[in-house]
Amino acid sequence: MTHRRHPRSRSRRLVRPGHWHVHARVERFVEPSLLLLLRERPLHGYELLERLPELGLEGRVDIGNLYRLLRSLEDEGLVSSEWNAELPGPAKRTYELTAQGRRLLDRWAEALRRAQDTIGNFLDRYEEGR
Amino acid sequence: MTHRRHPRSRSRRLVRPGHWHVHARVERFVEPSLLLLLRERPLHGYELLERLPELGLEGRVDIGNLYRLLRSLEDEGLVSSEWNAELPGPAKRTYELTAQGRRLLDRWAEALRRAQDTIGNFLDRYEEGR
DNA sequence: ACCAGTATAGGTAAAAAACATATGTCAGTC
DNA sequence: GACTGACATATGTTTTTTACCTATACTGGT
Repeated sequence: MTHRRHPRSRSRRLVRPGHWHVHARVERFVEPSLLLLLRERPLHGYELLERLPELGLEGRVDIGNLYRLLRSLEDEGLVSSEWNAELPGPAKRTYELTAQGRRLLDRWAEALRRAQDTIGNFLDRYEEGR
Repeated sequence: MTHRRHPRSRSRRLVRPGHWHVHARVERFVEPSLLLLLRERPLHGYELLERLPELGLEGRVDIGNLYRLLRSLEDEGLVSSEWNAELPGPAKRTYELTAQGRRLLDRWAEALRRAQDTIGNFLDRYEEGR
């Protein structure tokens, strides 16, 4: 087993005695974020990386994982891509949302609404007992 | 690398073609939930397990991880525990929140408020483009 | 020629969550 | 009195998700 005395957690870090940095993050939030950005217009990976902070993913999107995720979304038929030769600079692979991807985004939106309710419920209960 | 064609994801599952089950969950949400329940009154592990669904953790809290988490919280001084001999039935270890644990809960509440904003922002942008 | 920014990609480690199993108490019942 | 199921705590292992690190190549400016 791994019952570590002081786990180096991603979501929690002890800054100084009694003072914590806590991050409450939604699991796999990059995925719906990519789908949302791609619904607005086709983009390539690097552009997506630059735009993700707009959605709250500040400085914490791993570029390697981003490209992997894009390719796995394509394998699942949620996005489609092609090399874009027209644009200047290094070769860019431009992704666009498929109809399936759009439906998945709708699911994510529903799920995120439920998550909001869950958090709201937690916070209400938290405020009650202050 | 692991670029799996059809990832067996926790947060996403294809039910039938084009139909997905999506779960948007907050990372490590069990932790603040335990702290909140323990702020209300001391409880033992099994009781906590029974009460977690009230906070939206339905049928998805692993009992093994729950006990591990409780012990690691104790190692960090966030909760304290002792065996409760009075109560009938199998031996129970009763946990209560420490002052440190209370402060961590406050941090979690702040973080969850920020998460709510992030989700709210996402959903606004989602609704705009419908 | 060199460097910084753009662009894509793979390898590996660590953290988080899920899945599986073990051990013992106790109350009711067949 | 053996058996069953709910209560209670705990460990071991695997899978999934995220973080960290490295490699490659094109392009524009100095």
